[in-house]
Amino acid sequence: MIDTKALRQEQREKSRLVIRHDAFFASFTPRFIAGADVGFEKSGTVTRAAIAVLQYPSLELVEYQVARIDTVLPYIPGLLSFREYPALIAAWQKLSLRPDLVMVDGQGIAHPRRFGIASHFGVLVDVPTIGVAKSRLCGEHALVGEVQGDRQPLMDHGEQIGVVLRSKKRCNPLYISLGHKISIDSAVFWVEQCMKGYKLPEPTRWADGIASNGSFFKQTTQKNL
DNA sequence: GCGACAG
DNA sequence: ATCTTGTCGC
Repeated sequence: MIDTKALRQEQREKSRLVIRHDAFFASFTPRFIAGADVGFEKSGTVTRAAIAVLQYPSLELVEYQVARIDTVLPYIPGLLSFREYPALIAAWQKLSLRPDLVMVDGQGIAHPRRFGIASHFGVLVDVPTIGVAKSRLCGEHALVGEVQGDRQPLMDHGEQIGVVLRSKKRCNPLYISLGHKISIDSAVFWVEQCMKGYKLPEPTRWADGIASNGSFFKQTTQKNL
């Protein structure tokens, strides 16, 4: 049986290690920004993680790695990170480059115990991370405007835990939250700097394509690798 | 007790 | 997350 009680307690303890301010980007520009995503195969028995590294500001793909491992845990709301971080770590260790910033598919501190996958991964590998989720896990927010760029703070018990951003017109908004070693304002800023007219920022879009769509490569004109 | 619930 | 092409709407 899964000791969910212990896992939640571990999240509460490790969440104290999350650094909620800019630790590296206050005064300079990142050179490599990565996107990370996780998918499943074989009826969910195999977990596949993909990390795509883009050069900034060109936003061109310079490297990507994929790792597959046996699935270690089923999906349990609030405990997603324990299910996905092992594969992410495996893909991370395959990289020859060291990204300056990583955008992770999922929540950062916009989590019941302020320790979503983006924060968990960021703390484990000690790298600045941003949580870029496609839906809400917790918190409340006012309706977001329809115009691209419109946003609303994501609040939980009087505390701002993220920003709900309309990254593209007629698309559901993105839930942005700080993962580790970055402020919420910088997190949103960098996500917007990586936008190219799609719902998802380029790093996440590439990781998504690599982790899920095999047709993503064929249809996307790109050099390298 | 009931509803919500990242991927 | 995953099963999956074409199709409706702006």
